Amino acid sequence: MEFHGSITPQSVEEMDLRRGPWTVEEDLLLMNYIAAHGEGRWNSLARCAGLRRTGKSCRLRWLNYLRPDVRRGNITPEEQLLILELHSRWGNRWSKIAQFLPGRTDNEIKNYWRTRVQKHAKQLKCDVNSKQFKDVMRYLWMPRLIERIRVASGDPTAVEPAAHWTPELAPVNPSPDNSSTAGSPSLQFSPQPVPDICADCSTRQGDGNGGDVIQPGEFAASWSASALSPGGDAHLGLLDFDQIQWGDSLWTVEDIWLQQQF
DNA sequence: AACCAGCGCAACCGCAACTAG
DNA sequence: ACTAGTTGCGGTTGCGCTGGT
Repeated sequence: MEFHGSITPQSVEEMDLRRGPWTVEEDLLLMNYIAAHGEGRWNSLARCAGLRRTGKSCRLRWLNYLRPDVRRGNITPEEQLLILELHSRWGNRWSKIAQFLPGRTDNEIKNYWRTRVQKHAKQLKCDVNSKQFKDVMRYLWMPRLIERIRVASGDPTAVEPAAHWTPELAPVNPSPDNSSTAGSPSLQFSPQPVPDICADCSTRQGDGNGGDVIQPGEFAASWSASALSPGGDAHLGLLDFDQIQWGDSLWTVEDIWLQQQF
């Protein structure tokens, strides 16, 4: 097809495209259309549903917001832990990570990482991808999260820093047919003697990526000693760390600790 | 009460991979 | 084999909300 000038039917259509926040009417149109015809083929879906949106926009809106099994709101400690662990394995593979958190979207996990985790890296004045920060996550935050989870679940063994855990890494099948699987979490904690996160880290140190990274046992000894020492920073270290949410800024102790360790 | 800065989230953009013709 | 269209992903941005001054 040949068109003269710069105005093609496609560009006319583009000029008519809506952008920005979705309205309730648009949401209803999209939901009703998908309920009747299913999802997929987003460009034609957008046209057929009478939406003046791009297919990409429709897809994003559906996946991140309108999907019936999508969960929004507080990221639980279990989910935080899983995100930290999976990110340490795969990096910014948000969609892959999201497969292991039922109902969570890659966008939400990405936002969580950027707003919460990177903020703490900033507070620690180190790069989120630095070994230093990763060690803090692995040996400080994650064990504390595990402990919080255990305390919350009423597990009496919650006292010792939880070094042995393994998420059952079963990706949630995002197939459209079983969208009703919402609420069947794939994340479970079990005392299986499989390589834990610290062991995993130690293993990786051997394959050339590691350096003079502090060893898990070494960390546990030094950290628990300082944290529990009477008159020391225990009240700041243990208690406050237990109480903090990811939004809080109580990094004095960690700063001190970092300076001691690294 | 007004202003401002920081935060959180929804949405967009660009690119790469995939698919159909 | 090539091309155009589509889909999916990760990075980025814009804006409303909230808390502090």
